[in-house]
Amino acid sequence: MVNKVAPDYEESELGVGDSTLVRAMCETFGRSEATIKQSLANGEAKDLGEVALLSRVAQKMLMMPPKLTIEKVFADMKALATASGKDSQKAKKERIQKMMVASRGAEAKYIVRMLQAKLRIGIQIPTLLQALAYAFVLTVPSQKGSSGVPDRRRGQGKFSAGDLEARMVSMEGAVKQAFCEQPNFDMVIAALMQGRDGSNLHEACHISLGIPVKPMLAKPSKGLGEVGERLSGKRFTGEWKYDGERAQVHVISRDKIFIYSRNSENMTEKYPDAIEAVKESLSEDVESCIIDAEMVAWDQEKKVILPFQALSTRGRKNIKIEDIKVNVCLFAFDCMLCNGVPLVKETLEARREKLWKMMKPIEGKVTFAVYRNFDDELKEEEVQEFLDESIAGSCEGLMLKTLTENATYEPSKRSLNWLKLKKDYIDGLGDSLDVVPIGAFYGKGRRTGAYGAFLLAVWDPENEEYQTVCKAGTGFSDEDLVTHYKFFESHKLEKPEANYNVTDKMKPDVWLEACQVWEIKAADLSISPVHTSAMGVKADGKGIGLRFPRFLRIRDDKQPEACGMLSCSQSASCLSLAASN
DNA sequence: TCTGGCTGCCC
DNA sequence: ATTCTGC
DNA sequence: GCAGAATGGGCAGCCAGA
Repeated sequence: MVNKVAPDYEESELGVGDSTLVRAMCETFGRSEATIKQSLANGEAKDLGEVALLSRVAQKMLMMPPKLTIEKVFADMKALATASGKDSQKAKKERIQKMMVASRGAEAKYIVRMLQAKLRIGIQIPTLLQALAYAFVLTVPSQKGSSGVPDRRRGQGKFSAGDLEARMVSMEGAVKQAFCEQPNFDMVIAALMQGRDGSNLHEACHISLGIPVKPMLAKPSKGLGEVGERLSGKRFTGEWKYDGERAQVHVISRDKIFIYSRNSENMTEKYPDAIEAVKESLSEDVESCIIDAEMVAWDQEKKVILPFQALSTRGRKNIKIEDIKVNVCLFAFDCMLCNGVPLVKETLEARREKLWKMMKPIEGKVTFAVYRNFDDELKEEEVQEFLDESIAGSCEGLMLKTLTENATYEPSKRSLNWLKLKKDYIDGLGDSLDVVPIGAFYGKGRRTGAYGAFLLAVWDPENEEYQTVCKAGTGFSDEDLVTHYKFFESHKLEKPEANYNVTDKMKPDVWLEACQVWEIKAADLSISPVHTSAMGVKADGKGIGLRFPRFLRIRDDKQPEACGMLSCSQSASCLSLAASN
């Protein structure tokens, strides 16, 4: 139900995406890619899973292959994950085809969705953990020397309603905490099978070296007003929010260091240089620890932070220190374990004190996130000033965290006690710009029957053409999507206008007349291999794209040809772009 | 051997 | 990543 | 407020086909 064959920290990807699935379906069911697109476009099917089911039902079979079993399907998934090398794509496709042909009832739909890792059944990990918790409250597994209890709502050992409720709440919290600290279903379920409950599950499943903890996440905050609501009356700290990659460093021993990503992927191979730096930076009395940090691209000569896009060009596999072109600096901001002792229940103030003692900064390699503490009387100007400083320092904004009250390390989204404050979250701030929708993509799932995303462009008066800047698929309410769909019913084009400068790679399902202006917001600019605006200005043969674009509103007061990049507002990167235009 | 498409994973 | 929606 | 499900830009790595 969680679409995984192994925990996140163990390598296993299927290497199967929509294209592979569509091709497999075409051959299996004798359909063309065009008719599949058609079923999705006309709302006959809400996703590829439904396409598969419709096709399967229409298929005439002479001989039915044996029924699928959970074991067989699981084995097939594992085989897909393992396949590699010459002709592996063909082998994968054939394996998928076999599964689809053997499917009965609604199975084809769910097999395809499993392969997409998008089950869309309203259940994901948190719900599954809740169900596990409830199941183990209601049913007590039998142990050596004691028989189990099949159902604690009746018979001997029956719980009263109130007792049952309390146990379920307690168990749910314990199971979720256990999974966050040790995100491995096999291990959590094994502990539950031993009869552990809300009171002692934690003794079996807790933060440990070599198993990545679900990192603590932050809630986006809409400006200083909300910060005040959440934090005034509490002592809190602000830290610069570096624009890099989350890094959870596990020092198992001084010679055995692993680094995990925000999503618990093992990134050790990617950062041999950072591992050396950590080793060098550790205090003598530290044997083992888990550190939370941000890995940031760093220019060693100029001693400045480089943008995220520079970091992302680093190789990922089998990296040798000599070959590294993009250097990194690790900015540590928290620690969850030290010398075998978990620290997650301590306050941030205490954890940070320990962190500062655990390692010494090495210029340009390892250091601590810049911070400023605020006392309980919130002074908005001070936070504002610190926010401005962070942006001047090439950061995205601030992380705001209580120091003592409610200041334990809470893995995952369980409690979003941390706040993140970015300029572009604040209404009226950040880069909002006006663009013209020139293409649209059919929506999937809940967006079937409308467009799910749009291709957006700006007008370049010099070349007299529309140049793309991004797609947008978020920021729309359901109502917006219906409005847009209806509006463009009478503004569709057979083919793109001659003055649409769009890369071949960008193929909308429907081309639109450049007849409406939208205000959108973005966090940043990036050098784009697919978008055509400001081509060559920042890099040869490359345009400029927008990072994290979202729809704000229709602008009825503006003409499409008034949408140039120059309308883009304050930020430094925008200004440099405007100047070079 | 080169190129482009696909996939997974960062944000 | 951001955003919206149902509960 | 949580959980789920829509959707974004862009990179390296892998594989197939030219």
